[in-house]
Amino acid sequence: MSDRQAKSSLYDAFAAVAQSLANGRRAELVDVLAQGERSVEDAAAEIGQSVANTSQHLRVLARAGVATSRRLGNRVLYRLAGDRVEALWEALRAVAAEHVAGLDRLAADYLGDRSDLEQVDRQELARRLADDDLVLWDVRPPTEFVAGHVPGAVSVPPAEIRRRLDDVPDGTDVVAYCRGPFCVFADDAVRELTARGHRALRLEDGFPEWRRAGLPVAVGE
Amino acid sequence: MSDRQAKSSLYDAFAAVAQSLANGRRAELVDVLAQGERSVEDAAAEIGQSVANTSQHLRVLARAGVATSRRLGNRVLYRLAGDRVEALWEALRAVAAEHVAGLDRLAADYLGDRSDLEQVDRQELARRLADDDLVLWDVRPPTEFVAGHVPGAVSVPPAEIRRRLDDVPDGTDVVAYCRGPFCVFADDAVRELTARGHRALRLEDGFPEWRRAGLPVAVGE
DNA sequence: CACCTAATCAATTTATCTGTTGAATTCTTG
DNA sequence: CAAGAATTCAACAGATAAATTGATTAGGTG
Repeated sequence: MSDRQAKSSLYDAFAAVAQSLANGRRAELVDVLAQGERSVEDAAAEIGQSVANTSQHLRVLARAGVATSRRLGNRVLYRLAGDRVEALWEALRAVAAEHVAGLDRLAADYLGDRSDLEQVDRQELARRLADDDLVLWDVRPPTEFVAGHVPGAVSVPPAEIRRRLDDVPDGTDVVAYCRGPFCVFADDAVRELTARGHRALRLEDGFPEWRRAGLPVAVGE
Repeated sequence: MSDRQAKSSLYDAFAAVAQSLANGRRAELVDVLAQGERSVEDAAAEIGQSVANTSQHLRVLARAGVATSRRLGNRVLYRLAGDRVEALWEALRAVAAEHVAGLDRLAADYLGDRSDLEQVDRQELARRLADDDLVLWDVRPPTEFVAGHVPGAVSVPPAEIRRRLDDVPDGTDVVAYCRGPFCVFADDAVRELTARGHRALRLEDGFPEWRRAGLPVAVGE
């Protein structure tokens, strides 16, 4: 085989990994799988596609090495292949956020105006957690909370935000986090809390980024 | 616009960035541009494609926000849009290297057997450079060396490796680096040096990764 | 073993991507 | 301003990808 051919094949292989992420629905799937294992059916519900279509997309991710699957009884569970995949997904979002013209507009269309949302980064949150002067809300579905959360966080599933507003003592700051920087749950919580007169902040990114940064993680209830 | 539509559009935008990398020739172009600005013609020569085709690929990269272009006299120069793009490219290679079955085989077809090549990582090289007990070869084209190199490195263009073998004093280790982990130049140098009886090592990755890690960089001759 | 559920496969239509060719632009130089 | 070089554009043919539909496989359960 010629050098040129060998080089082409090698770079085609790199490109194949990118290709597996080069579809909006698969990108959503990666974002979902970053939260933990999912069955095909659950994944399909998350991205609002048919099971057949979702299955095909998941197969594509698996074929590219980005996801792996295992059978558990009746179902097949998919997960991301490793931390490097999460890092890749994070890098991809970062490039888009910085260099894609109009991404801020698309994000605003989906997330609403964030200019009035106070944000806090991982380091700052870790520091303030040590001082213990805040309430930390994990605004994700309970299964994801159980699979792993920031120590000290309380689980407030998205649907329960309103019911839990009064649990927060007056004068205490609340930090909310969810799945990642483009997840709406924490935004909703912060808006509701702010409207109720609390000072509320959003963690800049989400739980997967916290975990990947090597910060402490609690598992279970 | 519905929430579902807005979310789709946002993730389609992420996917569009991946799409721009989802072609082997464009992946090669990113690898080349990570070394510095290139004219369309030079870039075409590097990837062995026609100028028209290369121009189109570069336009795709630019449209996706991954590259930018500027006119300089007669020519149009392309460069990567920023460090985050390099980080993305690095993350992509890392995922491929770890999770793509058969990548090692493709790499071996292009690079040859690396099992007998000693490698050294950035930290180790930085430490040993401080001790000043080695010769450091920058095995890239001279323009790339001038644009930036590891302080203390001498420029040994790929075509001159053989001529420079005798410059190395006996008993002194040589470290060679080039464009990145999948670049052949440093491998060639290490093999030639080893055959000549020197102890030679390859830097695990290349100059762009060194620079991106925040390590010191020298510019010019 | 029949029946049910979850997931995958196969086939189809529509849309997009690749590389090629030749023409059109844009800038520099004489 | 004419000529030339570098780049981009436009149009095309062949290949590949996406979502849908319907059939099939694999694993549990009565």
